[in-house]
Amino acid sequence: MAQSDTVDRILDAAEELFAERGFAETSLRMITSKANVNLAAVNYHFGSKKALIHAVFARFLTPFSSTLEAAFDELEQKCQGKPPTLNQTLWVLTESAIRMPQRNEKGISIFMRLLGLAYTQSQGHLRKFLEQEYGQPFSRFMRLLKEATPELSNVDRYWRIQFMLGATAFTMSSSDALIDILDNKLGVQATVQEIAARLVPFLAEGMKAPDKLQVPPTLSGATVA
Amino acid sequence: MAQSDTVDRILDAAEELFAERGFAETSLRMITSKANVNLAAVNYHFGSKKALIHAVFARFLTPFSSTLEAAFDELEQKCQGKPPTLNQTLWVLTESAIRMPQRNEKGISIFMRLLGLAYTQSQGHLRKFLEQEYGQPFSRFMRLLKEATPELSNVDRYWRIQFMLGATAFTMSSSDALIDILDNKLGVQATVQEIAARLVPFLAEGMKAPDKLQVPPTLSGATVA
DNA sequence: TGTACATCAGTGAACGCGCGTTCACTGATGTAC
DNA sequence: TGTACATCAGTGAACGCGCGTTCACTGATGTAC
Repeated sequence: MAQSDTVDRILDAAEELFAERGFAETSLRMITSKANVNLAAVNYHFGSKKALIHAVFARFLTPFSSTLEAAFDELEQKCQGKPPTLNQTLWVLTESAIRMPQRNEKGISIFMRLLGLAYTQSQGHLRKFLEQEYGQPFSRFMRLLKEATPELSNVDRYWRIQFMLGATAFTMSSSDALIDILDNKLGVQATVQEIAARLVPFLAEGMKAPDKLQVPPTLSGATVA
Repeated sequence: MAQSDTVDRILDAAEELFAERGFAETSLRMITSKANVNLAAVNYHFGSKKALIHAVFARFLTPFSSTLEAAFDELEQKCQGKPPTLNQTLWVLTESAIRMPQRNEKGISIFMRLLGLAYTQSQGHLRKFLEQEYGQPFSRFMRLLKEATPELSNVDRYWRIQFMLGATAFTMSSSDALIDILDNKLGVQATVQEIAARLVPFLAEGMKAPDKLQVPPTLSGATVA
């Protein structure tokens, strides 16, 4: 074995197990035995389990955020001062994610699932780490969304962005399972790329929905029917 | 203390802690000390931690599924044979959730967060339990969705339902945090009811999006740009 | 070229800790005769 | 009415287990002189 692929083997195993089972439910013993590595090696190379989690995210988020910044640069340049449309912005994000160099065929779905977990499993330290390291491209995406939807109030936009994030993170993080279910139920094969292609129009339409709330009488009136 | 409110105190504490922290991250010791109850009481009354989780879900899902079935009955009766519209179906679900009798002001958001966790934190035993106990109203909801969107292909409908579930589960499961963030950033107070009122139009519009895929050249063409 | 030392990746075994669960037990209440 | 027994909610302490982490150690490689 080449000198110190131990670090990579640990990261590979951890990435896959975290994506499958979450952080708290994945023990260092599972990781090190999957990686064929000594238990103490994780603490030797990374210092702690928390630091390992950060390293797993950094390995794929650092190149991704470079790719994304470049894609945003290109988009803004192409638009020559005019703000990019909502569809353009969403597509740039989607394509950047899909085109990331993959370690294997499960790459995208692991990537998405980890992002979903980061969002969902409330590990305070992870949220802080991600905000600090990758807050910049995230803010830029938010700014583009804002410029693309000037007709929305800040509050409307805020909630709709949450809805978009939810639909994306959830669907993509279970994409493997959902593709299997679709195959079993309807006999149709699908790819992650195709899911993304269906997701974008759904999100864009939802985002553009009339901002007047259609509250039915029972909700706007008295609390008891 | 009246005879055996122990069971309810355990359920109250467990419900709140599970909603806050998830299942694996909540220990029986946390639950019993919050409930001011002996550690062994959980196993005495429920048998195991898994069974306690089931009991927490059953306590709010059983009345909810009755309410929902009744609301669907009423809706179908009102429509006299014609299938209810998408908006009607979504509103009936939303209202049934919002109108559930609440133990306290945090009731709805705990309820939503637990549902989100059930969907997200892959506890195999819980999924099986929920499918078995509450599969019927879920199937009925799916049938109504199908009848309300006859123009969609089965595959389109399948994916869009996943997108809706994702947006709902994610947003509602983090509703407390999102409400706090909104208050900090924009100084706007929001309620779970209001989130629901914003979510329904978003979902309905996304669901009705044109089913023609708008695939950009870079995705439909060669895999490398 | 040879020797002494330093560095570094990796190891095996143990550490203390918090976990879910178990078990023998208590004390109050109900029931049979 | 009194006594013996059964039932039941609840308890305190301990169980074994898997966890993340630590530590003294090894053996290979590099460096200084």
